[in-house]
Amino acid sequence: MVAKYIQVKEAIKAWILEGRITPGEKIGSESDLMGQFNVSRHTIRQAIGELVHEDWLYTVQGGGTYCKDRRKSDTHGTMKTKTIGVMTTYISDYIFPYIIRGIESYTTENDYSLLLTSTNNNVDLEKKGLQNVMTNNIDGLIVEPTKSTYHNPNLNYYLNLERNKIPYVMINASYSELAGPSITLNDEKGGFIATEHLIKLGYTKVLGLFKTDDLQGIDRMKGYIDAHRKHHLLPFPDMVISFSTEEKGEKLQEQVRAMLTRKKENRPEAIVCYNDETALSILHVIRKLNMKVPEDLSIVGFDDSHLTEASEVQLTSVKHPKTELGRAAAEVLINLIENKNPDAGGSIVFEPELVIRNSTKPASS
Amino acid sequence: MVAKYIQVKEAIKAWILEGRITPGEKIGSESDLMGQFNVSRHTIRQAIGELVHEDWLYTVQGGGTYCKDRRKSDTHGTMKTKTIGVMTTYISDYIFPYIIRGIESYTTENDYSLLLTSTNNNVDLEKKGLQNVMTNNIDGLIVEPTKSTYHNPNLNYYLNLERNKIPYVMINASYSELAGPSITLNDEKGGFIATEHLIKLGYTKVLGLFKTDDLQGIDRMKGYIDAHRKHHLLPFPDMVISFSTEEKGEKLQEQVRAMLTRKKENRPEAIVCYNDETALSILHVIRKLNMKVPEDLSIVGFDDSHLTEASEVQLTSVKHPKTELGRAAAEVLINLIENKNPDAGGSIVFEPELVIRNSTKPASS
DNA sequence: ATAAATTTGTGCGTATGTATC
DNA sequence: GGATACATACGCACAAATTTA
Repeated sequence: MVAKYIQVKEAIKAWILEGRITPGEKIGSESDLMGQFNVSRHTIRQAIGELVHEDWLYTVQGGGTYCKDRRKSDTHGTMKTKTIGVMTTYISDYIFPYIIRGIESYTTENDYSLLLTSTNNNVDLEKKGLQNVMTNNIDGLIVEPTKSTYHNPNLNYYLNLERNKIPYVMINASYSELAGPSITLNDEKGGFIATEHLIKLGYTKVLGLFKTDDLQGIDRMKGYIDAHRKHHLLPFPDMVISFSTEEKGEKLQEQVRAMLTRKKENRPEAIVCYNDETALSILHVIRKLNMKVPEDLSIVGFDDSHLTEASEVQLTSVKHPKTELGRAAAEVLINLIENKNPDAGGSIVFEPELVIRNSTKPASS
Repeated sequence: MVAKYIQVKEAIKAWILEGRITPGEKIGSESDLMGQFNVSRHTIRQAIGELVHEDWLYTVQGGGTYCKDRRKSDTHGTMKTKTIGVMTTYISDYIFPYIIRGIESYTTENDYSLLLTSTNNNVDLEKKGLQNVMTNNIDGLIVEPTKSTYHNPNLNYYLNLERNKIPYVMINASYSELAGPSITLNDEKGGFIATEHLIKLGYTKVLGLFKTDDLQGIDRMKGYIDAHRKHHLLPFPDMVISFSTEEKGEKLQEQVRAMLTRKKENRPEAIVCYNDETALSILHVIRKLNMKVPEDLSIVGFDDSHLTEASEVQLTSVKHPKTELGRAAAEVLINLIENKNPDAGGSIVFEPELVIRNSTKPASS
């Protein structure tokens, strides 16, 4: 004698296998089924309960019971680990603790834990990190693209995430080849308002320093050029220096030192920096040359990090939403994981603001 | 309102994680559990049913319900996951990014990744975090004890880690009941040098503010008292305020405000703070009272965090090895995991240093 | 070795809460 | 707001397997 709930279970499973019920279609309500099989509600629930566990059905309270598309769910990898991976260029430096705080605030509220790895903006380390998070059975991934300007040799890993139905979101930048949502700052506008601020203060020779192996730097540079165009200025020759992560130290400092020791008519009067870290590094050069900020030179940073206040002169900087951005990324990702709002998976672009401190002053005409 | 069967389920899961029930051992019968939890049989069965599905238990009709050995059933069994858990009170605040940076630097060099959770210095969240890391099959755990002054209700979880041969190290403080190695700062000496600095500057009425739900605070307070004793001073009455994590905000500020508005002969001339965060909070009070640091009041912080430079007046503070400490903890733990140096598993105590900035000056006698 | 007691499995009835439509 | 549908929870009865006296 086979148990009644087993009979019910097999019958419903048969409906699905025969195609009488297709994925997404609603099966009858519990009371319907009670009538059809002439059993109690308890028995129906027991059958449905097991079918839900075995991934044939899913239920929506108040809604109904539906047939699940089993092809979508990998038979082995379906168990939720309640862990999301976070792979950023850095973890504990600069603005990253703030971004991670934002991620953390939302994930802990929702009982997820974080698996952290960093890439140091190096694609080999990114590969290692991707292998790591993928073997660790995570539910989703928040990733800051590494060297986003160039072709990424790890694209296959991301495509494999898609094949395995592991959702991911990108922050700060995105690989154009990938379809996942991204949570970013409008860097082009940021570069624009930083540059326009200096132009409006009366400067015409504005030096731009941009790290161009990340899209952020490319976009900020675009904004820098746009601001010049809008105000009918052409950037002076040599007035844009682009550098890579590997060159951001002494090499950049040397180039800037060379420009600042030119004779006055060729010397920059103001500098737009890729970020606050760059600005601080340049402030060291300026100090060694016995020049003063903002008296001899106005300078604008980017990201509004804690560095703006760590230096002697407080940096005018473009605000980066850091914590807010991290939280938004976590929110979008968890929505994707739990499939609550299918349309909540869109990209978000934050708008930048300029925070004026005392590293900039009007040009002394 | 959490469903009863969920509560029962979590309680039974906790038994297993705490080691109160070991693999193969029988749990109480359904009627036993009905009595223990004071719920109906249906509810017990619902809880057990899910735990069976999730592979925590198995049942034998007529026999009973038993705890399953999850290691064997897991395909990755005893295989190293190359993941270590990190459970600190906070993740992205204050000095923790620096500690985590240190941990991270060593772990990534050795191809480990980090599973992060935070406890907010709350034992319930600590329990959740412990359950989390234990179900995630980690190779080892770095933990900052929560509320280390008090008896810890989660001791069983740590003991179960030992039973399962999962090594762990404690940082910043340690539970005296546990045998694992700890990587700490000599907080007593730190409190001593901070206080002695003020005494040597000529102050006799030195207020001490210490958070005493963590051992760090207790030890720092000990150092504060020792410094007085060594210089044949008695701490003035009321000159030590101890507070808990929950009281660190307005309540503490109110108490200090009351002391600072006393008449001059009873008013403190200098303050030793539990940490820089406390110092900053007190600086707000001082500013509102229109008093000046260090002219009217000298103040010493603790941890030498970035906050020392964020405030208007740069804080004299006791140096905390942050990054170095994190790295050392990771090193000890990985040594334990890989069993390279059986004798490398010892505790480490870092010695503090005083960093003198301009929040302290000699007493104007 | 057998019967009784215990323990899990199946099944029904009922009531109330809560989300969806 | 009301109807519908799933979620939680209590109670009872009997069956089947195991343990124990």
